[in-house]
Amino acid sequence: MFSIKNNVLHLLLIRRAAPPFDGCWSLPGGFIDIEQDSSVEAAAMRKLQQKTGLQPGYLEQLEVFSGKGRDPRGYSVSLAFFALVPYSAVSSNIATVSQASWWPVQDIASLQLAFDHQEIIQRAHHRLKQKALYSMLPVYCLPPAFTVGQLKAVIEAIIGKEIQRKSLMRRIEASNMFHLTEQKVSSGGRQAQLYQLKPGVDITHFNRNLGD
Amino acid sequence: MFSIKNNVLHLLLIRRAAPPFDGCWSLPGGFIDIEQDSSVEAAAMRKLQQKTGLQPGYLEQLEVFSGKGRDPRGYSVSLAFFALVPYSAVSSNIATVSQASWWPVQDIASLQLAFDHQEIIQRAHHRLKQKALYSMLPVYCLPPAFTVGQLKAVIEAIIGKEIQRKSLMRRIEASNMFHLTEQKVSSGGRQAQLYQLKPGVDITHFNRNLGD
DNA sequence: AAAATAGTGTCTGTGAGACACTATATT
DNA sequence: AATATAGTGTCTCACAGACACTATTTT
Repeated sequence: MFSIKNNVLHLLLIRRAAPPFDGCWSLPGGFIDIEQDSSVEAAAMRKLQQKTGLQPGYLEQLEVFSGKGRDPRGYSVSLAFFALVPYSAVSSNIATVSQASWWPVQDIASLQLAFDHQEIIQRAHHRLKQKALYSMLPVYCLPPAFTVGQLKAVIEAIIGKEIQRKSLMRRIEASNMFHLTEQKVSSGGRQAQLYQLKPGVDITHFNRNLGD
Repeated sequence: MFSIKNNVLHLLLIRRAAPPFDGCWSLPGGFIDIEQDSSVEAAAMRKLQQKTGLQPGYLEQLEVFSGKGRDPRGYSVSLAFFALVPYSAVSSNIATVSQASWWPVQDIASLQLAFDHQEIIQRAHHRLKQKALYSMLPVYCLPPAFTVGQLKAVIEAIIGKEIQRKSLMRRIEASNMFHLTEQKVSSGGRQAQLYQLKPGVDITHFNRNLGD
């Protein structure tokens, strides 16, 4: 589960409370319960709710990781997901769940994580980067109403590179995904227009990438 | 498993020989055997070899399909793959496997397929189309040495739209993935230059799509 | 010679990057 | 007034589309 905190891309890790890898940081996860999970997505949502106390606005299958080398207990098959959530939705909920915390994605590489979670995170980050280049997916890291400046900051945090405000405005216009609200918001200078997602729209995919 | 036959995109289906869906056409598949499959990819390759007699040059995880509605026997979790293979590699092998045959992708929608394979195929086709727009992936549908005309035909078959030969030549040049062979080949007009993949190169991804 | 396919030259169109410029807020 | 952030105008650049043109082969 990714989010943006202080204009830095963060990932939610939880500390394991049982062997194997007791005490290590790891991705939130668990097993499918065929009684209550109507699909693997439902299982992922249930586990996230249970382990982190929150439901992401976006959830997508990443990839299956499998084999006998990844869990000391033996052969395993795990389906990894990646999720996006606005950090504003987080603050209260997360406090109630002990041993869960947000880490800057850049700092994770030097941690000792459980299983092959280091590799899973790399893959997830890579996919998120790609999608940020050609789609509006990063809006799911923002609250329902947001400014162009916020969206720009989120995209830059994800792709690790500056983009032109102008390019982003062109895309916002062309995508037709958003409408202006009457509100404006202050941030130390001229007030910024608040946008929000039109209800029921799909995430636009562009046919060129940003940041060539 | 996709391939190109007579400049038309085809998919390999096999006829089921046991319930459920006895006699229906279906995707080749099977169960993981943790004794012999070191990973889910290995399992996919083994099942393809066993059910169709051939090994694709490209194999990629598509998506997990899950739930209790998709198999009358109860809850199931299936990982679908998509694969590309040159049709030239096929002709001999496939004859040895009864009840496997290539279908034009366009004709499949009207068939009665087993399980949710109709939906899986739609998703696979969609992903293949997208990748054909921004990458050189379609080369895996061609033999080791091929002409620009052949590659153009493959891409057009996949995306269902004509592209400019000029655009493709620009990409071939820019990708630096191929080298010319000394051979040329006849096809009813001026002889065409044969290209082949440089050994060990990665599939280039472009930052614009074809067919805007 | 005619037809077919291969390949090039070059113009247009689209949208990203760059960046100066205007607009409006806070201090 | 100075500064900070929001937003626009407009030029350049890269690359896809279009399409006429040349090149080389078969019939």
